[in-house]
Amino acid sequence: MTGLRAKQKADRNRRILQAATELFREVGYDSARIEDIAERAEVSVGTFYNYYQNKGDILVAAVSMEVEEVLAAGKTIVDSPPDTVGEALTALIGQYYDHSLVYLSKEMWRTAMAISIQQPESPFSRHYTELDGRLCDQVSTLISKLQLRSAVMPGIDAVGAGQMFFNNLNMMFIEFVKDETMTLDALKEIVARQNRPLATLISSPKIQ
Amino acid sequence: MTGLRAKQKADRNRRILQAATELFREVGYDSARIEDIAERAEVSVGTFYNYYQNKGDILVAAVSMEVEEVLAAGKTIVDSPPDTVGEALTALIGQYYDHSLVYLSKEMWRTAMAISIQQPESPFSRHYTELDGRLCDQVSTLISKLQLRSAVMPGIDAVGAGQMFFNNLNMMFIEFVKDETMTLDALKEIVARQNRPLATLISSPKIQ
DNA sequence: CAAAAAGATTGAATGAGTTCAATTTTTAAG
DNA sequence: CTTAAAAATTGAACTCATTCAATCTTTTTG
Repeated sequence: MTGLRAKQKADRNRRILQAATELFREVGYDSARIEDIAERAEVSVGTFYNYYQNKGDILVAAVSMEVEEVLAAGKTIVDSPPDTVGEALTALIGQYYDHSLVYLSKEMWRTAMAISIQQPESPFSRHYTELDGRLCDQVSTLISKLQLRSAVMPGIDAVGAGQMFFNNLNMMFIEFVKDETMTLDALKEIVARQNRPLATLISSPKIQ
Repeated sequence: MTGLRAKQKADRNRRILQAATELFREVGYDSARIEDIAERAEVSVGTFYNYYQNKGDILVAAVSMEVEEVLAAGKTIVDSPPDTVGEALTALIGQYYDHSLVYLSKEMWRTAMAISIQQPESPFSRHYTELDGRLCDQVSTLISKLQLRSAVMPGIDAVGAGQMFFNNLNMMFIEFVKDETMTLDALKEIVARQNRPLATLISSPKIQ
């Protein structure tokens, strides 16, 4: 009556996700075999596939957890942002980027992004895409908020501008994970330069 | 002495690339087996791997040919662009987008992009990335040119702005190929809206 | 509590990409 | 022209991701 079955299910799901995340970190995505993940999680290979549609799904699940944290961290900045567009963007984007490598390697990001592009209809890819949309909304919300405070000129399409900032930071993050030699600081510097024209131009003169 | 070996090699390479491109278009990337590609190209499976490191490489090779064409088409617009930033961007981006589905399916794009992210060090992925860089340069060049003509205000970082336009159109193209229901027109409309704030603000007042 | 139904697990079998030692073909040397 | 060296080709064997029919466990019904 306690739902033994449901309990077992949740527990197995947790064990599989943890085993996979550990193995991906330890040996990399490609070298981690389903057989090994299943063994560490103390289930059979067949059971693994009962919980996740394929190998990629479980990686995207791990990445999704990470993005959830990034979203929560970003919320604190959007809730009480710095006064100027430049500072606010630097703070939010820095928050995103700094958080990105805490739990995941560049290789894990690359694989997750590749999967979300290649199999956009799989459940976890949908979830990943949805999280991306929420990140984008967060940036747009930041710009809209600054507009309400008169830090952004009236008449500007805050949502359109926000989407552009997001697409830019997202695209550059892809470049970042593609290049093993690129540092977080280099990434931030490039994005800051790219953002500057738009950030400056939409700012209200007195606040510039 | 005529280099029989070199000739045979070039011929086999051409046959393999053509066989693969045909098969990808006919049955899709996943359903095209290396065995089938090799058979159509009249070589063995082993020989296929002598010419391409893996299945993805040959798709990226096909896509790269396509991007070369897009670059050439874009050049005609950059060489003599429309007068305003808005019109010039619309023309160039329209050129890019319209060309994208002539030879390749959304599925082929998705797979190629996924590979170029996941295995950035493979020879053809490097090439694809380099082509992306040239597309980005093309957009930046367009903005710089308009600045020389005084259609863009002096003092604006034309390269930074150009990179932002490019990253935005590229990111939205990814969204486009991820969504089978999205049309080219819808894509263009969204990107136009996103570009508008920056495009308007960097334009010289008299030309707006 | 017994038995049937529903839900999960299992691991051997399948299939496709990839490798590599043996073989064949081309080129260079004598 | 012969022969050794270099370069390419070949396909059977290998590795994994994935599937599915048989089996086991939990829940529900009577």
